Amino acid sequence: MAERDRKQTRRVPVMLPFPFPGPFDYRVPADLDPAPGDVVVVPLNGREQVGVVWDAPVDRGVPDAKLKPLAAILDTPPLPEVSRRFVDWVAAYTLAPPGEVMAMALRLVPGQAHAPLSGWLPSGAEPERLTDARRRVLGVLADGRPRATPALAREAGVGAGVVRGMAEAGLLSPVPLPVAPPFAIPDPAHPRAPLSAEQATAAEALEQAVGDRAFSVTLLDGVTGSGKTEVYLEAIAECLRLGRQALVLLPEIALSSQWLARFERRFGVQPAIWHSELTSRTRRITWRAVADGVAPVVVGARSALFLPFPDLGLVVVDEEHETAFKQEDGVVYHARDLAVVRARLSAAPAILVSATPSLETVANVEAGRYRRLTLTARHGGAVLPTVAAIDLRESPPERGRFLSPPLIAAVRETLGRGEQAMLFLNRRGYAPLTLCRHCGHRMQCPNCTAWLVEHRIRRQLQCHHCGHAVPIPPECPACGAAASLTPVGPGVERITEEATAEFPEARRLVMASDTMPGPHAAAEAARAIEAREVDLIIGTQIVAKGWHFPHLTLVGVVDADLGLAGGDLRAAERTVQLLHQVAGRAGRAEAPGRVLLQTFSPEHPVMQALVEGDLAAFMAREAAQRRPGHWPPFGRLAAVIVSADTAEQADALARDLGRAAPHGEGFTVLGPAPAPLALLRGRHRRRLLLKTRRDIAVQPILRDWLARVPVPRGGRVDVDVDPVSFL
DNA sequence: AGCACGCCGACT
DNA sequence: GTCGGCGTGCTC
Repeated sequence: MAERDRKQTRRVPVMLPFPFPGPFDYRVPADLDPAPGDVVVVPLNGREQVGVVWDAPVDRGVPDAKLKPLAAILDTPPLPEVSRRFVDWVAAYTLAPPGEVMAMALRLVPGQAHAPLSGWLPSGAEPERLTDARRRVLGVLADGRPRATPALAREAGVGAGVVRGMAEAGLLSPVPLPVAPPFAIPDPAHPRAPLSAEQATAAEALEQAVGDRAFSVTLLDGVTGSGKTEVYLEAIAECLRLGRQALVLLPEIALSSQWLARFERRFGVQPAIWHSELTSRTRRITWRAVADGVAPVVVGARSALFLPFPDLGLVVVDEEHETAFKQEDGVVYHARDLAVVRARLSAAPAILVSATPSLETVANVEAGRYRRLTLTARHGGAVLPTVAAIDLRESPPERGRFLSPPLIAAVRETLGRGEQAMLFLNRRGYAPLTLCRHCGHRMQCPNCTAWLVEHRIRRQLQCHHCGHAVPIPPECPACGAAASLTPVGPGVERITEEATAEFPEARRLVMASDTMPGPHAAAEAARAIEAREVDLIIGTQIVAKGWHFPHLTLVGVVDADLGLAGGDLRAAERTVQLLHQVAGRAGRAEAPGRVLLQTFSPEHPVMQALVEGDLAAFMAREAAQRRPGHWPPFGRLAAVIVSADTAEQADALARDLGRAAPHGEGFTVLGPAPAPLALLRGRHRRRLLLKTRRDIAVQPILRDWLARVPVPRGGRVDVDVDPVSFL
């Protein structure tokens, strides 16, 4: 008997949204027939949890007696096979627990998201007596179309209580309700503006890639303002004609109002949108629509990669060089790289789009792994802006000021012509450092290795790493001197103050993440600029993001050297990309644009590349520097970040890791060293770096290494495969 | 991730 | 004598 029971025990692996090393097994009761991908409810440690049926069990070891029964299969679209393979891949690559990765695919939908969206149909049960209200309800349902409770009650002219009562009496049975897509279907045949010959050729190549229904990666590379978006929209059109789904990743969906307008111009309607600030209802509907295949196009932030597309036919990563694609907390991943993986799993093309492609992508092109399509001309005959450096040693600003005389003159001249000007400084707040003139004390964050940034408008000193904020003290906290605290260096607020003094008549707009909270503020700012309600734009890096401001003809970079400090592997590359993108906002229509870079080192290769507009040469030089040492993309990196409550604990754990560091051919371990942010959010941090040749995977080495080092309570070891930040 | 079990302080 | 601090161990 017992033996027969054991033979008959059917078990399924269930992936739970927790950091376990793998799925747990459950017993399948006779009345349930789960299939891989099904969203299920299972008992776990005395509670019910939602999980996903994973694939065939590989390794046993859990005795039947320990198995608990599957409680229910939810009426939710299953997590498709490709999504499960994607979760497995991401977990293996990032060394994150697979359950945590799956949680991103599932918990994208918070709350009771997996409760059925259900409606009612007559159960067929014969009531003994039918009240008038109940008769009307059945009358409404006579057309065979199910309705949700509120709609049904409204149409029948009864209260919701009547419907509920009928359900309880067994007169109605619940049926899953098809969700009306909250987005209309984009029309690939919608009339569109003609493409240039160059655009048309590129579009044709991309359409071909989509039509091949095979994995490929194409870099769509073209100067700022060349109309790359319009080109890849044609690839989306082809994808729509094939009936497959398309995903477009943007670095910051909150700033995408102009992108959405371009999409709507091409297809007549807006696409489905996915980002972290959607309401839970919209998320739930969108998640289902994607899973049901009725959302043909989704545009979203990096987390949209984990949506359950059953038939993805195209993935586009716009502004592929953007570091915003790197997710730094929780599961650490790079959305651009995962987009390529996601495309491969669906046998679909990926298109990486940028005017300033990352060295990673360029190297992949040169190695023949990716194709490249290049647009060389600005759209509509606009010309690229001229770029010149202002040598701050020769033309310094007045004492205590940050705008040099040549830049001020250029802005004045531009405004005088009735054109728009922009001042760019990638630093929020008023001043990055506050110093006591009396004793030299510097205002520092108590939780982080960082200065407090003055935000004069809010009368606060803020830490940009942990959110710590204090009112600006009236006297120095160290020596007690009154009115001795002095702001050092500029932020956009200070530049705004200076610009107000210089150009009092100009209508100013500050664009920074803290002055434009949310998509509406950004969309309104873009509208005001396009409508010429603004003369002078002062902004942080968000002004660099793909905006089309046709009346903007002058861009002034207040501190072009800013990103170069620190000796980060990618500092120069990132600076070139950011400044070139900012420069690209100028002169996008008839009037030519002009860009001025304030710098102390005009001879620096970064400034030279920008002035000469020769990014390719710069990237070649950058590649030549990284290749011999096997630095990315010519080798692989993984950062091992140690953190602990005290410096001693952090040092001890880092030392243990250092001593246990693996040795072998083709890889080295660097460190341990204090992290540049040695203290972050009150945690003490140390770093080690594993560097391997490109043909050696970091994961097995890391797995073996970390398994040999016990982590004491209070200590933590985080892994960042392919780090982009070295803080 | 929860949540229970488990040994050491200030209270009705 | 109890209520409760959160340290560590387990969950198929």
